Amino acid sequence: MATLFETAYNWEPYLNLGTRQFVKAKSVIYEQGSIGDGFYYLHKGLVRIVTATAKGKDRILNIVVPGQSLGVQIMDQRAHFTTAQAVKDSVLYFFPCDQFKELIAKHPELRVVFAQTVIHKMRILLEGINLNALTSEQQIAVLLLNIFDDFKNHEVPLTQQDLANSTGLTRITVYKILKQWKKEGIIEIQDRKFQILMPQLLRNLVKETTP
Amino acid sequence: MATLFETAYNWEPYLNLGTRQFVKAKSVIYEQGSIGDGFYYLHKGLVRIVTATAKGKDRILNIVVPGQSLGVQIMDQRAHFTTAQAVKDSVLYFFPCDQFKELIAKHPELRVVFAQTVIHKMRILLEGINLNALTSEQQIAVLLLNIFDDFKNHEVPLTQQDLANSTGLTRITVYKILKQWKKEGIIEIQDRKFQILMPQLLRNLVKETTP
DNA sequence: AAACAACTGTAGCGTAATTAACGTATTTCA
DNA sequence: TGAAATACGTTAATTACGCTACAGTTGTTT
Repeated sequence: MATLFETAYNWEPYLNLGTRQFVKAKSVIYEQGSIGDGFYYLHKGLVRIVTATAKGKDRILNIVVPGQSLGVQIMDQRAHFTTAQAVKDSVLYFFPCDQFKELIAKHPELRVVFAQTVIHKMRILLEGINLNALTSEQQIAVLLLNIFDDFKNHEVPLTQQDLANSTGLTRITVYKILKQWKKEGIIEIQDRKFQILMPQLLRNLVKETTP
Repeated sequence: MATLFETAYNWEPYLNLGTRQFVKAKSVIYEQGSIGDGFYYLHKGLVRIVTATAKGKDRILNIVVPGQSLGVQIMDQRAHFTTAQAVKDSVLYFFPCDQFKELIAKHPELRVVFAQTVIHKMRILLEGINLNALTSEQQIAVLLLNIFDDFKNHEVPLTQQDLANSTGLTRITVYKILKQWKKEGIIEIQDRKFQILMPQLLRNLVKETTP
């Protein structure tokens, strides 16, 4: 996936209409294949959206940061096609489907917010597809750039394996690219946390279109 | 993309509320980057949804068959992130955004239909992502199987290049796989049209999960 | 009917990326 | 606090796939 992270849509005024839930790090919020009966809004914490590809390998589609919602696709009353997993201890607000209908009746402006949310998810998925047209180096570059755009002050708990799972590459490939970049001084790694020293170089990597 | 084709959702009762449009084969219905002011329902014909990846290469995301809608993502009032291109002469119904709001006010059940439509598009995109986890052979297999599921009686105007553009593979790779399958008697090609003789073999190709 | 464009058939080569394998460091948790 | 589980570093071997190139076919345009 590409834009791992999305901009928030304004759900805050309606939070009191949902039910608050606390989940522990690593626990599953909803699982691919299960039929849920509502969607969630992430208030605090961090949630990872993954999908099981054929071959069992998980693929990270999206990292949800506070202010965003997850599981909206359940509104069509079919099984979830992704799994949501808390990365940190998180606080969520849950909105059941049927209750949401009433909500919309009372607050028609929510319809727009909801539509935007869903469509934004579509954009994220599409970027995930477009990512595959790039070289592996470019894929990681796009990924890192997006991460640092969205996580400015947050801590980013992405391992090499996570980067691999976000792109469909192998950990070894990710490692090699990172190593190279470290040598070139583009990035810095300390305590297994990334820092981009020269983002412009990464951007150049991506921009170099058809020569 | 994977499920090139989606199931129809019931827009028919509302067609008289849109404006009918006729478009010629190969003409563009809406273009990536442009800002439209409504979405379309395909009544007759065939439409191809493509996206321009970095590097200009087009990628086919979806083939829209009659009974389905396209361009729904414009409802968030931002630029289209795909291009829709008529494959055959087609008949569409156009629903402008603002008018659609009134529509929904009058026919609240449309909200559900609309949500289902959008979420279905999400599923298609996700399948496109999942496709990348497979070998090239498996990708083509999935693709062909989907095509023949959805186009039972329709004519399928997919060239080798189209298959390549649907998966991100090169035409040469597609050709090699097809050649191999022809040799094995799995498929038959006549007049540049496909026929799957032994779909089960294709399904096996895909099913062979983690050994 | 000629000219042009788009699609298919085929080969060979190079390489980027996957797989396999293994040791070290660092968290996690019982 | 010690064992187990994860994550990282590194190398070497294998291969799938892309790229290039060109010739033959079918389809479209004028």
